[in-house]
Amino acid sequence: MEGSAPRRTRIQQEKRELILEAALEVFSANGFRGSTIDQIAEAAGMSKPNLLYYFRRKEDIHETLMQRLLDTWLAPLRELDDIGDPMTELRSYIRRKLEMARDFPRESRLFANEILQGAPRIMPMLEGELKTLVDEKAAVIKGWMRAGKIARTDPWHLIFAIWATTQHYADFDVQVRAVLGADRGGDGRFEDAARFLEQLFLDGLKPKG
Amino acid sequence: MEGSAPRRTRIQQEKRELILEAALEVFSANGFRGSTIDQIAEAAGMSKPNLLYYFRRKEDIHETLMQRLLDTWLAPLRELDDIGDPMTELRSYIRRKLEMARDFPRESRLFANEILQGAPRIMPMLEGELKTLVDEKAAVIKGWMRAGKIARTDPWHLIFAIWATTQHYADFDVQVRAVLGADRGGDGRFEDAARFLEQLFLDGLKPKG
DNA sequence: CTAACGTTTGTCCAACCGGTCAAAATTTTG
DNA sequence: CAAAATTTTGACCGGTTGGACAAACGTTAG
Repeated sequence: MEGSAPRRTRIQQEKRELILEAALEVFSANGFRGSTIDQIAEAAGMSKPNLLYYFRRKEDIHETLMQRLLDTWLAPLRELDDIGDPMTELRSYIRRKLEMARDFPRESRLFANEILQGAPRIMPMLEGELKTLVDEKAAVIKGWMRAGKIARTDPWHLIFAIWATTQHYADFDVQVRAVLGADRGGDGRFEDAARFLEQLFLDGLKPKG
Repeated sequence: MEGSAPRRTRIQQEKRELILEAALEVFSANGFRGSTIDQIAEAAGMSKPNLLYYFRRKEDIHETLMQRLLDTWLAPLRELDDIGDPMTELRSYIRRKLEMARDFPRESRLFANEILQGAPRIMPMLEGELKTLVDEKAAVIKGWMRAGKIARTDPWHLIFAIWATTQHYADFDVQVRAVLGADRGGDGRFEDAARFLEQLFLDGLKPKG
């Protein structure tokens, strides 16, 4: 665990934010090893040694970024609640995840990059915190199934499918836009996606008489 | 376009294959910039200058790999056929894609890496060959919908959803295994996934009376 | 055998990269 | 203001990387 939180001046707080913002841009576009400190420093409008004054190692930036990411990234799933109508809960979960793909594509790509490379830096978190959370929510979904509120299926793979389909619009954005073309690949694509996903998941999950 | 295909000796053919196999392993695990020629050479069991005798630049290896990949990668979609029962066609498309995620995860990750970085080397192909193919198949699916064989929905986003959900099991494999845990994360996970995806897509697409 | 051709390797290089350091510039504090 | 603390920078360093190259080695055809 960490010691007491380091005391920070106003400038330190501001500059650290600036660096993290720049690093998110660079890391999400080039991956960890594909990014250089110089790139991040330039994107943050400062010199390399200056940047290294705020973060002593390249890895520290990545680590800080990743820690922050995970909290916000799993927030939608955390909100999936036992109380409330199952269909409504699932619909808003899907919608929230898709909104995150639309509004925070860099965060999504940063995460995808990390997982693609074998999740070397967040493996413990995947097997710990994440697994616990998913198991917990899978139990909630199982409860809904037992109660006949939604069709029976595998809750874990259902969650994977929601992750995959929504994050696809952030991670594979260039491909999506290329395939849809100029006319359909514009801003409306997220609304089309929302409509499609809602139909796919909710019709597919509707209880059978 | 390329000039006439270069004449190659038996050794050249064998060694080039060896290098491409090694490069697939390394590139898919570390990305292009994260991989070094030395790593690839070592994985191929030869010295770096020797490797550079067969491929003059690191990029040439990646390019060759990518060209080959795309052909096999799109084969399942190409097979999606107008003749034959729509539900059966879609079911076997989904199954084939999932089998590719299981049997060729490295290829999937190589592709994902490329797209994540903005597809700098295959953009023309996405906007050309790929878009044409998808538009063509989307038309086929639209035909099925008009004929009342499957429920009406957006064919392009349907294809995206199939890509996303199946490739997820290759690209996010570590996460899937971490979340499923030791017991359910074994070899059986692909069968569970197949069963789930079939239910998700085919029930969701079943025509409504 | 030997000349020609194909293959392999050791050595080298320039560019790049992560990170250090001391000194200079700036801001904060008394 | 002046001292102290913080912030910024230029110069530098050791290690790595992509790639060049010539010399050595192996193979094959005449």
